[in-house]
Amino acid sequence: MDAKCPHNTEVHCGDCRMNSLCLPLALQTKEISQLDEIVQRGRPLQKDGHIYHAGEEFKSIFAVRSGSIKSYTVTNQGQEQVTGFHLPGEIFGMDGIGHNRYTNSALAMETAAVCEIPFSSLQELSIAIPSLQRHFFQLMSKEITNDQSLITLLSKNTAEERVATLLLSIANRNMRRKLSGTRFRLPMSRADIGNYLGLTVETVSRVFGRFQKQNLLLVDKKEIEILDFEKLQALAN
Amino acid sequence: MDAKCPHNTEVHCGDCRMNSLCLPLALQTKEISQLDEIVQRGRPLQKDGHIYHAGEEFKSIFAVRSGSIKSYTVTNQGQEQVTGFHLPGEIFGMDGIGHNRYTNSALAMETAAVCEIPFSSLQELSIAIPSLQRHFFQLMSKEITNDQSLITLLSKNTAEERVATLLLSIANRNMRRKLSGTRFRLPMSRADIGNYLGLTVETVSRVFGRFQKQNLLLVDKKEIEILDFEKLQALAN
DNA sequence: GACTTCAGATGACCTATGTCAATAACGTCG
DNA sequence: CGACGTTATTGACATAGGTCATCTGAAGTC
Repeated sequence: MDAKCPHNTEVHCGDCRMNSLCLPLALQTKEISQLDEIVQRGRPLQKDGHIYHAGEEFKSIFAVRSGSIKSYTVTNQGQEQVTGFHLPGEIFGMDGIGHNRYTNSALAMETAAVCEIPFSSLQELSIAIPSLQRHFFQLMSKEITNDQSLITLLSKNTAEERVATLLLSIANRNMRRKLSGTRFRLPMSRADIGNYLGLTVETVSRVFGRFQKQNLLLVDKKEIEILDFEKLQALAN
Repeated sequence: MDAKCPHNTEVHCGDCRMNSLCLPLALQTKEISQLDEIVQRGRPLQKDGHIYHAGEEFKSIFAVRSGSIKSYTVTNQGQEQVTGFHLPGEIFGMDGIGHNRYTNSALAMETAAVCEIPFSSLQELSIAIPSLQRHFFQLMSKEITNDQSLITLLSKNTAEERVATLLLSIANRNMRRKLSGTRFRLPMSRADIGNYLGLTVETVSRVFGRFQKQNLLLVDKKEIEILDFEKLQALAN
């Protein structure tokens, strides 16, 4: 199936490079193939292509296969609020479960591919495979903890601390994928960073400037090199 | 059992005044009694008594039966961050699932009683009762959406908007419990409000002052009377 | 290859909220 | 009942970050 999809080289969860990130560790080979059957693979996306819009009926959660995804809501005053950045191996869309509608919109920040996991099938499978149920409870709980750290960040930290924290978060998530934790390309714009961190573009820009002057960072547009990981961690605390 | 607990007048979930809030609507009588068997009722708490501390092994989630509970984390710089206020009928403790440890601490802001629901039993029961599984997925998802609205509030709104939003949230939650939405007692201190909303005590105090001067509110210490619900909603937007 | 557009950087200035300090009101404990 | 600690209020002042305006360079695009 999906012969027209150029990204579709890895056809099964069992073969996917990301499976150690998005699947429960305890899953048996047999169970993986059960999960495999309900996953709709591929779904290639162009930059700025939407996966779903806020308000749409909730049907599936998604795993990032390649590229990067941004989740955001729109306030009733019409302002955008970025609620998350999702990198390969990460799951998103769980905000939709509560009211059977997505509360966020999700779009590709660059060319990307996602796996779609129909939630009703996942629920049924969770009854057959208890460790899968457990895994999804854990996944959602981690999302809660994540959101709560962001709350703390916004409520207690300065602009510099916020930016440092985001950079380290991306660095760590890259390392989990066996990529460099010190040299990488930011998939999002300065505006998205500012929006996510509750700052203006100007402030983000200035913080990058200061970090460069202090030789913590080397910034070339979206390319980042972290020169002093330790000091950055101290800042992020 | 638990003869020493003076709050223990309602002995079963089926009889509990809060059950329409903390149980899934679709649950059959038979299923309610199954759930009933795993719930450990009562647990009376004094003001400032802890239900659990951050870092402790996660065993159970909790439902508020009476009184009110505050969840908070402590940053590695030692500052407290209030992450939620829980009123009767509400569930808390789900942050612990992700890493098998509570990431928040929870304490009673006044004399309170909670029901303890051992998570392992709940997981097993969820396999037997699919609508219960669904209910818990929904509950956790709603927690995510809630946290995300707080993120938006902190990231985009002024002090007045934040305070107005919190007041309306409490008013609405009181109404869900068939209590007055316009006259109520705040269970938390100004410091807790400020901490939760990313503001200082002084700012919270000033906002209350301004709201009184504008005849939106009547404030007497912790007693609140909302005089102009509409205008407050317009502010909270 | 000039023209437009957009993302990012930088400077000057402004303001909402934080900080610090003083005071008042209340509860509690000897 | 008086003394003390805690919580809330209020004022004067400081500042981090927002706002607005300008400038630069890269990426399309006709």
